[in-house]
Amino acid sequence: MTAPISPHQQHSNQQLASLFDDCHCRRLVSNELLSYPQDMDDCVFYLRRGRLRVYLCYGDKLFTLTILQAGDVYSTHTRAFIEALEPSEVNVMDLNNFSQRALAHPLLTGAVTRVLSQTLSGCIDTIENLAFRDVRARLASYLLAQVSQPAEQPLINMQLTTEQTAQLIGTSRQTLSSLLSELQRQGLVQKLSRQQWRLCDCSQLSQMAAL
Amino acid sequence: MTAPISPHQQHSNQQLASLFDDCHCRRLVSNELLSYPQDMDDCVFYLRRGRLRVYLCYGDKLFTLTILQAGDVYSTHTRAFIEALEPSEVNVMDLNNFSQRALAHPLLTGAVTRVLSQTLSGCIDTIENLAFRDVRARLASYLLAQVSQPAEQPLINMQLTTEQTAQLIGTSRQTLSSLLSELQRQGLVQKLSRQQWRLCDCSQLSQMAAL
DNA sequence: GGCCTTTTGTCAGCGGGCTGACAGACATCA
DNA sequence: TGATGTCTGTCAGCCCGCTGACAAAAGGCC
Repeated sequence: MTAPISPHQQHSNQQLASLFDDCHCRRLVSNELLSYPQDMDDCVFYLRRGRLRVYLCYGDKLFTLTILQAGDVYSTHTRAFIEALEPSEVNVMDLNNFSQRALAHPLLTGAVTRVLSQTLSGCIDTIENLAFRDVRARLASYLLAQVSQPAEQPLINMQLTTEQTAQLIGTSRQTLSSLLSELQRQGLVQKLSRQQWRLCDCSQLSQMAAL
Repeated sequence: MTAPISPHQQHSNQQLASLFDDCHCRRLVSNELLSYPQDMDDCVFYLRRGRLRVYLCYGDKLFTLTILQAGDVYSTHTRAFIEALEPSEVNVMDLNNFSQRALAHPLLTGAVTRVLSQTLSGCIDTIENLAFRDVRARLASYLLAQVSQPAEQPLINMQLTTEQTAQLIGTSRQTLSSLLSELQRQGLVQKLSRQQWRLCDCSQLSQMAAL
């Protein structure tokens, strides 16, 4: 029932990845755009290395749909910007090209479908979050979703700045900052450094995330 | 740049529809559920007659993703409830079955992809609306999207109750109601009956929708 | 070490939108 | 025709979260 924000996509994408072996590998530096809404040639790509941020823009506001990790497959045909958060490498393939290849390998016909489904599922998570839950709940969700190794008091890596995190959970930098302070005062989390935080009371965080 | 709420899906779905000709036709009465989140068998279906509402639930809150019209093709594998707003008829096909048929007709391989893309696009519209725009802008958008025949002062059919409309644009019944009153006082819209409204100043409504 | 930029914490003020409550309008049916 | 249930309009009260402003802290770079 929990709907973690931007769950890292399950990658049973091993087979998919092989499809990209022989195609153009593009390198991106930090903050470089891979694609933008007006960009009309739809592509499917495989993120070989680095981290990409997929976001919507509206005036001077920005909302991040998801953060892609190495190993993820995604398509550019959503009405979003895709930007490198750090130096990255992607294998890009034109959508038509991709479809034809997939036809040749019938087992892979479902590949595009799978990517789309994952994306869709992520979007619905996002809608649930925005429509039903307040910032506090979304933050708790996010913190719990960052846990990579389960533990009594797990450590997490905050790889984004406060501003970027705010854009991901749909709030302002200030609100997020004061909320994090509050959580520290309550002893639910502990800041070890800018990047490293400890979650001191996961059960209470879960409860906070639940509603 | 406008992102109308729940745009009625373009149906170049004529070919698609023919795929469903020979399969089970299910009749639904008003308020009957076609599927719900726990329902595990994924289906693709064609709405032959009637109107369906696709919505998310969370506690006692409800958010409508889209309203399906006769002629639309959709799939149940989203984490949503699908309910008949009025007596309806759907042709339902198991997803595996559907995929196999699509394989046999290579031209239709993209059918599932297209449906998923449309759905995804609608979800992103919704996210934009929730993340960036206030209730006033969403309402203006919605009103403009209801116009079927362009005119200086077009008439629109509000086929939903205030409550249902509120759930569609993501607000409360009360807020929507008072907002509609305000628009009337400003002379932007005119209520002819519960169902029929006239949009008196589309350009100003567009402006209101823009930001 | 010192300078400059980016990031973070904090506060006051305000407003959008939710809630609960109630009355009026409308529909349906006996 | 009246009785009952549903839908709609409206108001007061409240709180979440946004904005703008400023200071403190942390990082880069020479």
